Amino acid sequence: MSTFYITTAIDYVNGQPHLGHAYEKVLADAIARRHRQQGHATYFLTGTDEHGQKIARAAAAAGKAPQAFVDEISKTFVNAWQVLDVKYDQFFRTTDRRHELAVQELFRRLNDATTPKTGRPALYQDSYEGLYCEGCEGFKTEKDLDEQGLCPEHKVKPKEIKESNFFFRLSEYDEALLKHTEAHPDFIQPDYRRTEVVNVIKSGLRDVAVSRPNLEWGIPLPDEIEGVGGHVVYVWPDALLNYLSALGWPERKYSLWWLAKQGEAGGPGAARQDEFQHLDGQGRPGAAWAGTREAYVTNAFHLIGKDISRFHCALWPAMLLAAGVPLPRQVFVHGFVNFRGERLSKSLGNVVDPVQVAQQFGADALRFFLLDSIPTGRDGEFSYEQFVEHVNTHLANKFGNLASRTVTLVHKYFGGLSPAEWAPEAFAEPAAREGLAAVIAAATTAAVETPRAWDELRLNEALDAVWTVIERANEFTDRAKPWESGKDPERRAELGTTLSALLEVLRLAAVWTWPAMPTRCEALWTMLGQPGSPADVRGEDAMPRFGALPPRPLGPSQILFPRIDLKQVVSATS
RNA sequence: GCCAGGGUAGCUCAGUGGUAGAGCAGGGGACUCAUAAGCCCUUGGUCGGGAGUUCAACUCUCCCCCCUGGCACCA
Repeated sequence: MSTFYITTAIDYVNGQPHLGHAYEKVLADAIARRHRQQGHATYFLTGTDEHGQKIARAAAAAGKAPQAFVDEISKTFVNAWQVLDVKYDQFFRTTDRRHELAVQELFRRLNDATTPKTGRPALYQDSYEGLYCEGCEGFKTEKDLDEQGLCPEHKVKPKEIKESNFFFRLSEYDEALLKHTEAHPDFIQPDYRRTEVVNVIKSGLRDVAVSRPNLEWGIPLPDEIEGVGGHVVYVWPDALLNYLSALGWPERKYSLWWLAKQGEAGGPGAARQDEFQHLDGQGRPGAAWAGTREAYVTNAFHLIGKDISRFHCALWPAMLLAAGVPLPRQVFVHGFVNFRGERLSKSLGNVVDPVQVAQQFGADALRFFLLDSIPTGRDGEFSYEQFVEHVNTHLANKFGNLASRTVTLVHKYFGGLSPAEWAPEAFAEPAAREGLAAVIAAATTAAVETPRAWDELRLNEALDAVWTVIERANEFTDRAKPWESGKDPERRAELGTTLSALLEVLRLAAVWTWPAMPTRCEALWTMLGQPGSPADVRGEDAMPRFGALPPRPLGPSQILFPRIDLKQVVSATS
């Protein structure tokens, strides 16, 4: 059995969750559910990023202690993911005490490490003199500013600061990173994102400041590091490490999820040995380890937005190399969800409240829209018009309606017991016979294409393949006309075959789309009288079995996906 | 300026040499099991512009224009 460790970016708690946050979590949840459905041991991590000057200021402005403030905002994220049926295994917060200890251990390791290129210390102290925008929590150069010398994003004049910082010598990890991306072409996906990152690395990486002096709301550097006077960890090392600290790193138990697939050569047992054999007696990495050997690749999968790809594809693996931790298997970069052509930002963030949409129209409707209408990895577009049209067409009219009409007919003509008849040759009409053949052909194709598309993270194509089957099934229904054959006792075999085929299409659709729409697919499962849950259907049971299913009493016909009236949306959002 | 990807029906997009496709939207029709859904038929495009290769180009080559993303630079 293989294992799968999936993470999302952790969200900065400086505002309410918006549709962009929701998209990433829904995408991760669907991928995680797909793995669980296949029987893989799966661990899904998400959470919130809670340190920083900006948070401290926002808390002060709200008249609250920072911890109380982040507790409150963090809860809104937890609540949002609950509403959206995002079923994570852990919701991690960077204010967790375990995280603080882990970050400090990371700094001890960085402090001991040397770069693969020149053997110089990976961590060094230097003074920085320049401009700093408090809004961005970032350092600025003159060229980053607009004509008036203001930060273009926050429209404020950056402060001139002079301070001593610790720097991570990222500039000397370029060769190691390029070597790794070359040896592991899947490390950064989609391909064009890898190309971008490789270009960034080739054009030269700059060392990054990893600490700030005299800040309150952050993790203090460990005492052992000399010359530390009130330094706290700065942004990225703090945020990125959550992927490890949430698993218990630096304790060994982290390897359960971070390291290899069970049962594979070099699986967890071997991997653990392999990873720790370079440690000295104090559990520190050997200084020369980083970059000197083939980096061990783990089974960790990071899902992130395109805005933070360089931190995950360059800084993060470089820090792991320095700390002597095996690298994640893949970073998958997804796009943004635009609203009427504009990026969702803080100012636009309130335009679409994912929680409100999910509560009003169903989490599965929103999940389906995001996963089906956005080609995975690319940017997408949300508008209420598109949402309503897409959901009505695909879910209400095609999928839901097929379920309603089929189950109703089974109740009407077979007393609610799914028919066992299977006689494809019984159809007098060639059109009906061909229609059935088209249904079976589409299902056979989808049985191959849907799992492949799920595996390759083309979720929209996985769903499209299922909808092809649903469309063939609706066509077949109109050709076979079960409402006519139902009135003629001599056409009983034909009627039974028709409904049996349609029920099988619905069963397959419930299984194949469950990771995207768990709640509604489970409702359909009940309607079909199937035992258990589509969550657990895999292998042969997830393949087409036309004419080979035992009769079962069906549940009552119900409306799975109500049609949405655009007017409702308008009144709800105005 | 450099790198990558695009510009095909009102909208979103598929289509790597042989007389232009899908879905949605629009129009018409037959039916009625069903969520007035579904089904059948249908309007609609000088395939960004120009030149070239070829018997033949949306598809190959060159030039230009525009868009998106990334990087760099100037102010």
